[in-house]
Amino acid sequence: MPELPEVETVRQGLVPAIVGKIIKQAIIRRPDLRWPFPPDMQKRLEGRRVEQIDRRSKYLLFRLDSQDVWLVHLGMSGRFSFQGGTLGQFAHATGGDPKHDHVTLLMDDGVVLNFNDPRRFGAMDIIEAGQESDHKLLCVLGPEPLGNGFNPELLAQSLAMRGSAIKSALLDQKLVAGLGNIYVCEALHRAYIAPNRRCNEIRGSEVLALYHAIIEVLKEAIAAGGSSLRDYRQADGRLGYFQHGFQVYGRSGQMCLRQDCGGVITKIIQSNRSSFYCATCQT
DNA sequence: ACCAGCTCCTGCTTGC
DNA sequence: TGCAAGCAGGAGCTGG
Repeated sequence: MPELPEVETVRQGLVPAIVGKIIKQAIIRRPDLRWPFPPDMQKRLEGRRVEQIDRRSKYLLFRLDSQDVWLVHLGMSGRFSFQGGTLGQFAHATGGDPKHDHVTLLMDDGVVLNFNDPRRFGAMDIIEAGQESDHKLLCVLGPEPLGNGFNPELLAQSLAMRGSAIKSALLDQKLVAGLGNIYVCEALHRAYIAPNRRCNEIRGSEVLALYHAIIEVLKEAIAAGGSSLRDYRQADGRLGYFQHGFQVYGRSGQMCLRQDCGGVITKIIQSNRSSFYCATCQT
């Protein structure tokens, strides 16, 4: 479900509720999500203080006592919520779906952190601190789009080597990490680039526009608390509202919102995923 | 090596 | 109303 802005919003919501606290008990109700949990996950969570929560692409990294890192991916439908402690006003946050509450952490101050994931495309692992960059899921990731490693020259270089459609390329986490279907569609619209354009046929000026579009759309979405489609919520239960800012995603048949464009948003299927774009202003 | 398509799982929406 | 098909925001794997 969630893309970079949603994961970042969840991270920001978890920090005040969880960081600095000790995991008193870890309740793990099934052996796996997408993959089996490490057999010692419970042991390596319990008794640990959460020193920091970082994000890499769509992964959350809970740093535990400088020893281990609890790696969590929300997949399509994964969701964190918490209640109790000093943040009792968010008592509605657990969502009332105990059937898919797969992992629950009881913190030493009474806060209950719950991980719910109906589709079970989520993932969890425990990594020894310092070994993150060698982890099989993290080592393949491209640059962080809002970090220093992402720049127009690198993007141009990566695109020049590819013959695939730009839409598919931007979904490839090796090229740039953290984009998903929604924000790729939105970024391409902002950059006036059609999703079926071949990467190596995109001109330098367009690559620059795309670079800025990616950064802008992600920053705006984070500022809006992510996009709430279906059941996505922030960790404290609030809804994000960037979905109201979509220019193309989910708008097939409707008018392009770009001033003086007059086009209609169309939906095509690329690599089995929906792409939304305006064939009038995106070329 | 690259790339499009398939796949995992469940729940919600759509159409007959 | 009931039921089946279709669809979903991720991403590793397979086979062309």
